[in-house]
Amino acid sequence: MSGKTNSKVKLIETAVDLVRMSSYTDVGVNEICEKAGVTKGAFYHHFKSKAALYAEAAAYKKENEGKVLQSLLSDRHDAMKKLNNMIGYIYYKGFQSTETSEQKVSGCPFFTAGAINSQNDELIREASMDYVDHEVSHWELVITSLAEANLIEPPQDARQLARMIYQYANGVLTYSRIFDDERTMREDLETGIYRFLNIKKN
Amino acid sequence: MSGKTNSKVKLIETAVDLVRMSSYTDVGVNEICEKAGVTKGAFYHHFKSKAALYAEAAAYKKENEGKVLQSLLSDRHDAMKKLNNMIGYIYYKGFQSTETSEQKVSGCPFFTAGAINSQNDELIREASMDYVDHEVSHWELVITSLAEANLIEPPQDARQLARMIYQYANGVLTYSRIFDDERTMREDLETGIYRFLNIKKN
DNA sequence: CTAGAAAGATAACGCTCGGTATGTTATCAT
DNA sequence: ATGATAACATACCGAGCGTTATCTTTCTAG
Repeated sequence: MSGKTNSKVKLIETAVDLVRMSSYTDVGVNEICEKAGVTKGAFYHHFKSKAALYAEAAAYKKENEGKVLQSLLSDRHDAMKKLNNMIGYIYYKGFQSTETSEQKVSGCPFFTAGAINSQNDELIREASMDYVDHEVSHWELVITSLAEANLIEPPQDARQLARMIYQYANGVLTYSRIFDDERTMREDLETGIYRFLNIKKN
Repeated sequence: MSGKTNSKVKLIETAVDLVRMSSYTDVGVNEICEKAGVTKGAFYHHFKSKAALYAEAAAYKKENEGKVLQSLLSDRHDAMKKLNNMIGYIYYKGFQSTETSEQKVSGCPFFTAGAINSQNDELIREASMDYVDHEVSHWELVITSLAEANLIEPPQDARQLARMIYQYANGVLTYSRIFDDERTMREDLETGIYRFLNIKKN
């Protein structure tokens, strides 16, 4: 609970925060080190490159967020609660205040950075794909729950539907980021997903 | 039809192509000039900065694509044809082969770059917002056409529905770019939009 | 034909970037 | 205690960035 926090973790979390608010290319190694209170020597001791940090960060966040989602989507909750937890979690992630910035709308750093850099760096692309796949799987779980509870028409292709909702959610985040509009984000996110699933709001 | 083509236009079109395939930050002024066959002196004669080029490019493309869309969405076509033209146009733009790159999935450069850079450069943010608004308006037109033809339930808020579909489409493009998967893009794009609008395919 | 401006070319500038080389300090098994 | 290794610190590098200054060419109005 003290300064004993591994500086590697500190670097990862700082980097993710910064990239979330800005972008992979616009956030430099120097900046990450400064904000993390760590020197460059330490950085390159832990990571062989900036891209390597990104890849490790994706895996790290996948793991961590996976635990949170596992609880949010556990069978303690009914299907409807799972859906709303998922939506709430996206909203929470997309409109998070961080240590390094005031509250602004921000997209998923791995989705965004993956798209930007996928043409250049295969390491980044793979890390992003892995992260994204994981997120889609969570949506798939929500969808099958809803279908089992007869709240939605049983989908022909649950994976595709999950993917489409994930795509939509990220589209909303990106849009809201451009317009810096948290209200649109909140409304469109929920309304759109409900519409996609064809559920009435209670 | 000869080399008389304004080099300003050449710069804009080259820049848009490059940014489409890569990203705003990753495409440099040098690269743009080289690929356009124009020197840096000419570049900075026409544009006071890279961001200014971007802004002019957004306005230029908005104008040009506006003309194309005006024809694709004219009342010569019935509502269903308008919808399919719109979807086809997105697909065409998102999977375009350019002079500077082999055929790959690419998102809308203004949507993408706007999100990336909106926190830094107000000029870019405004240009992106303007471009995006214009695109949403086209979707709004399609939606009202569909509603008038009784092909969809009359929406409470046509603008919101248009915005959501636009958000979805860009989410699909971004996703398909990461996975470099043209097939997913084509399928999810059409399937998702039809699902969103709640229309049966024919 | 000429003056002036628009258009283009060339070279350089200051700065920041990701990355490295080489140092010093802490940790820990033997 | 000691040797080895992990952890961190400092200083620096070459390359590329966006931008500017300065010069030459091309065009065009009068």
